[in-house]
Amino acid sequence: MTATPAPRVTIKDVAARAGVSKGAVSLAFNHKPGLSEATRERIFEAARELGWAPNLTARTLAGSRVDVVGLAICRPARLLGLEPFYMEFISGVESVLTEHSCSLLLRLVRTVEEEVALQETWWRGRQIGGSILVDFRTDDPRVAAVERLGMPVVAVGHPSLTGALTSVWTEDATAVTEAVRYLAALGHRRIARVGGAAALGHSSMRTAAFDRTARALELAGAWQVATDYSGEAGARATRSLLTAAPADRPTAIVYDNDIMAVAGLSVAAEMGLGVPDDVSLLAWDDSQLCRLTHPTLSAMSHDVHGFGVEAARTLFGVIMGEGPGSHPVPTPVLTPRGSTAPPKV
Amino acid sequence: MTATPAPRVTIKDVAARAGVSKGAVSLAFNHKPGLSEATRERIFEAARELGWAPNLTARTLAGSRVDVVGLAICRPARLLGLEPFYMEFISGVESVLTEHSCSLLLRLVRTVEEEVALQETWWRGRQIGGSILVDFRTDDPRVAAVERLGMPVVAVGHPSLTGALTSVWTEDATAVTEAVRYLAALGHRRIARVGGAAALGHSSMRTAAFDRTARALELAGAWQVATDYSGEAGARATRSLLTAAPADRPTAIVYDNDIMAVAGLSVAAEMGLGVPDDVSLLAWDDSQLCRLTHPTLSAMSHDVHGFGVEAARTLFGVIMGEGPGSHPVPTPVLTPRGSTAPPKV
DNA sequence: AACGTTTTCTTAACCGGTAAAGTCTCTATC
DNA sequence: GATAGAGACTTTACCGGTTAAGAAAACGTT
Repeated sequence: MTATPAPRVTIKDVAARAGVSKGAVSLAFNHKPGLSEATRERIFEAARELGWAPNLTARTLAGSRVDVVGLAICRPARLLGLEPFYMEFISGVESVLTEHSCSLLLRLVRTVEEEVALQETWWRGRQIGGSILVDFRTDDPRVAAVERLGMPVVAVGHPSLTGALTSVWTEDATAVTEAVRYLAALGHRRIARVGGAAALGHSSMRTAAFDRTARALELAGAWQVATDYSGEAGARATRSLLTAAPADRPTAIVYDNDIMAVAGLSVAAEMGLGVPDDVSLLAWDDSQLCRLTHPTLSAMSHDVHGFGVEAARTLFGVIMGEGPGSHPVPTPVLTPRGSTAPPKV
Repeated sequence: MTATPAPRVTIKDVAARAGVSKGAVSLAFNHKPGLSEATRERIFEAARELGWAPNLTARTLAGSRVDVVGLAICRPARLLGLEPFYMEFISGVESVLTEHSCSLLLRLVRTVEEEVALQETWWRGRQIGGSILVDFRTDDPRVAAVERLGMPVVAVGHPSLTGALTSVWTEDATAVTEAVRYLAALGHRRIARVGGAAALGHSSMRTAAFDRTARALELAGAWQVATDYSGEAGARATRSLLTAAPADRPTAIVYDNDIMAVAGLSVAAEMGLGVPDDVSLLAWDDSQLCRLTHPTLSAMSHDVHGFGVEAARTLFGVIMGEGPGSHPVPTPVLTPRGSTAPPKV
């Protein structure tokens, strides 16, 4: 990619027009002391006339601030578009960045290793002032890499996964337990969970919590399926869970996001099973989608937008030099709607 | 935001370690001729040992390529998270950028004017090599601004809105006409459209096309409602359309995106109206969502991911110096599913 | 009037690269 | 044996800002 020729106006032109030196223009534009009001005004006037604004690249190189933060997401591009979670999370991040006139550098990567390399390039190249790291896995290589680089980041994930990095996280295990307890309290004894990719740390934590709770409650049946979070995978998982004989199949299913829950809903309908009469469904994340289906979806609800806001705020804190910290955001809360009820039996 | 102190290794260190000059290192890393294989190898070795990678900021300033493209979206952050369209579009863009080791600089803005200022800052500051412009309105100020700057962009919008800019677009008017004709062919005489914001160019083009087609077909009733694309707005619009007496209300509704169609579906259910028996619904964009509802949603279907791919490819073309051009992508095609049928009457 | 302070502005070095022009060595040619 | 040309580097001048150090003018003091 080459730059196209364009008559760029630089600080020198402004200086010439205002009849001062480059340095003076720099002082004016950084609101630093050492200039009279008159010259200051003259400089701004000249800049306005020429339509000049400081070149951020040069400014960055010269060693001042960087007004970009990075976000690399390690999922296939196609799946990403379907996940309401990320877009909502990003919109929360953006709303904070915008306040700081800061932009988001976004990149999809294929592997964690690729992400490590990318973050290093970004940081070394002063492309970013810090990064938001997501989708932690157990023994995530980013923890060590980032510490080695001394790069400011916020880790979106449970502290047990993010090492000494400042983290923003939700208490997933508690939420899973609450979800299962709720279904059990309704009378369900055979409960399934359609989860995310096993490699993801938060997914495996949910898996463990589900197991623990199922044992503690002495459920008669407990299934877990790993998926890629897509609607298709959710549909497939639901179909295979529900094809068992009525006495052997789950009477309640918990999903790890809401797109899979919506898919599960239509699979139930297609199989002639009533929701919540024959099977109860419980979604996760609770985007607007859950209120748009029929029946409406009960869900473990949390404020994903607010999650993004908190992540961005925390990152700014780290960049400003705050020490490492742990920032839990509210645990998803159960929001019962039309898709959960006691089993008919 | 200030940079944290970190011992950065620069080209000078590598040069010293390899026992050559800065220039030689630069030649090696840009794969330019003029170095023996031996030195080249020695330089890479030194770089590897020191963990050095070229500083992109410096490289950019020195006047070579810029491996970032910009995308500013002018919608409230909260609404954005709910729109499957953008995330899917972005994922298409990303998939092309990734091939070129290029990142996306994303920013939400409040107004077009703010976007003009931002694009100018980005471009002047060499932050980006080009931009993808979306959400064109009539007499969009970006057209003139971008031409003045001589900045490479691809305009996602109908050529009638994007002036002389290279554009990537879908023939919305044709699609609207097809949608209405299809419903009319099914026997519907009272048809409504729940559209997007009136200020958006493509929305007003759809409005005009709907009007024209309604008149041409001499429909007995034709309504249009402008919304902000949110599910809530779609629900509200649907509710108000369907509260009229059975003989006066629409028997078919076309939506401008699929989230509103899903919302419409649940409003119909809540009002005790059968879909498609009492009212037919037709969605737009056709994300996975349309196949997950019950009944499944008929939709004007297009490949949004592919749309993003084409936009990114075209932008690379412009950056490489291709002249202005117009790149239509396939017109959305009607995909009948379970939500449309002849009116019961 | 001489002198120390401020205030205001200029100079010049630097950030970390790129690239055009220059230097030096080695080989081929007549 | 002088000359030219190619190959392998080095030098040096930017890119467009920031910033520490320096200089000139304005001011208050004694």
